[in-house]
Amino acid sequence: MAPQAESSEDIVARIYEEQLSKLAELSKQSGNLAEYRLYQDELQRLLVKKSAQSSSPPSSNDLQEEPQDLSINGSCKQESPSRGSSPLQQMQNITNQFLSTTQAHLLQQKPLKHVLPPISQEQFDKYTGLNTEELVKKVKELLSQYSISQRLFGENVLGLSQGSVSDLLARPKAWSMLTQKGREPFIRMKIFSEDPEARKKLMANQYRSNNAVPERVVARDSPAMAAVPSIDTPERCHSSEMSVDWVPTMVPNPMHTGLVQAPSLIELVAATGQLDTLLVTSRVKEMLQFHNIGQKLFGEAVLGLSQDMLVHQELGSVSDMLSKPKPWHLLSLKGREPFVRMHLWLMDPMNILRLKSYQAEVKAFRRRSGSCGTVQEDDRSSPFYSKKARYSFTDEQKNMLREAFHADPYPSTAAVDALALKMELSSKTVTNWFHNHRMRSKQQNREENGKLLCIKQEPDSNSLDGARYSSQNSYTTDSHNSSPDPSLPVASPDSTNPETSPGILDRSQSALNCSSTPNGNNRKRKNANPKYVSAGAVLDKHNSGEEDDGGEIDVTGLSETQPQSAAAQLSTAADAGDEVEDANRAKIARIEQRVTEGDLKWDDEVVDRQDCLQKLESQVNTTDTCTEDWEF
DNA sequence: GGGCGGCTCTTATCATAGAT
DNA sequence: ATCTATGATAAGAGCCGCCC
Repeated sequence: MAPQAESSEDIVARIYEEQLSKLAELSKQSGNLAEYRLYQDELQRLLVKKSAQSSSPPSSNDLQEEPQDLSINGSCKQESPSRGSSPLQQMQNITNQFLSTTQAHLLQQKPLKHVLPPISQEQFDKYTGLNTEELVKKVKELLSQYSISQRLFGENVLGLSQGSVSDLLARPKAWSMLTQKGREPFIRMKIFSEDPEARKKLMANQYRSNNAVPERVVARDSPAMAAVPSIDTPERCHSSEMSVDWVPTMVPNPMHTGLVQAPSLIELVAATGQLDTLLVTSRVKEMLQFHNIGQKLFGEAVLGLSQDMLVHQELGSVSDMLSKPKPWHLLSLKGREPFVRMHLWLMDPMNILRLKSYQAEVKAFRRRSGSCGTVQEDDRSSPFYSKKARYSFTDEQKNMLREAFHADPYPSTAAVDALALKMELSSKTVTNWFHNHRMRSKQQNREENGKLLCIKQEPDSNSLDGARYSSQNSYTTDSHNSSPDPSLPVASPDSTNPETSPGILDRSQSALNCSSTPNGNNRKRKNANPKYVSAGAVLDKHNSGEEDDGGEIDVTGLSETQPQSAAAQLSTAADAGDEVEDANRAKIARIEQRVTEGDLKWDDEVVDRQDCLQKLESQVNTTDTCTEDWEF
């Protein structure tokens, strides 16, 4: 760092000065004279300092002057953004002031996710008609073989979270059922599986990737790391509201980029030859004991273990690490990190001072939090606000929900409210459950039906000829799926809505009709997303009165959507197998259209009925639900 | 008939509690 | 530590009713 220090410092100083000028100008414009004067004073001070320095060059220790300012309550006070601190520190103060306002919150709230280069059209063209199941199988094997975690794989290869990876690997959708966006991960998997270099890179990248973890650990809820010597993240230590203005290491911060070229800790760890972990931990323990500082505090402040982590995992983790340190050679790169931190901390002459300062600030913060009532957890404006906490349904609640779903997968608002009231849950939670359950039941059903088509007749008297297709079995729930799904909204003949356009009865309609909606709210199910690009995948059944399920047919999809954009994609995507499948689908669609239109002149149909039926049946899953209702 | 807002749907994904 | 299951959310879309 030393060779860069001077130039970096100069850059920082210059930018600091520029920012000060800007701030001064802004203050002036906004009429805030007090603030304006403050900035002017600071500019003046800099000028004096600069002229003084020009006669006597700065010492190399300038960056460390008043090291206590690196603590949270040092120069971090907003009201005195810079006095007595180095240009670097001052710059950081300014930075944090910026970050503490508007867009800074956004930056902090949502650390940029891994952004992978988009898949080129060429790649899209190259990888068509992938067998997702086989691909997933292969990927699983590779991950297992190379001990690559789903998280790592997701973040580095797919650009997705671990949960998404898990979902993809556990329940791969058929290629034909995926949108272009949905296909991307599979294409990436394919590329990955075909590239041995990628696996090596991924493994090599493992530790670097792991380094991203502290973002979760550090940024969220604790001022952890405050007392760590500013090796890798000097910017972290500036805050007037410690839980608000923290700038996590991994958050790309344009204000810092390129200014401080300090090595990342992980690089430092990698470069560290050998540490006697026992010696390091013994010295740390001695010092902590001598100065009466808790190991927990040390863990939070120096090792970057947040309170949350400590509580959530095991309180004794720091203690374990200090009392039973693993030998250096047995530690992974990441495992070595805490020891490097300890080592750096030991080398820091101001270590205890910083820690004490941190301790005091923590105490003060907790007092403030306590007096303010709840902490910012619930505050949506807080940068630490995240999604609503996940709720866990009890078994009883699940049963109730399943029953309700069974009776009506599309409950009305009133029904949801009633259910929510009954179960002492929020309507939103119940709605979410229904939503997720519908989607996942459907997905599960697709899997169960394989990738084959399954058309069945809806027992719906609203159909002119009783020959509507439905995907009722797509609502089979985990507990009942061996017969025509009783959980489905089966509309009784007299329950159909006469106001509905003739021939249109979707499941929500029937569901609503079945439900005891007091106000007779007859909302229809909205059309599904027409983004589906494949034949047999378009879900818009509204006009044809059919429903989707595992690979259902869509008349409109074939007759309208496909010839357009989807067809364009398909034309490039179709391989020989797809062509056969498409041909069959087209046939099926024609049959279906005939049926839908009430045209029973089968003999005139260019498609041979028997032939079609046989083909259809051969393709359709042989489950009861599918076969029982085959009537024309 | 077109524009708009509200509603609810969809897919895709994130994020986390609990399990392993 | 990692995986799995699943609750929560984002974004985009279609349909309806209303208004002009």
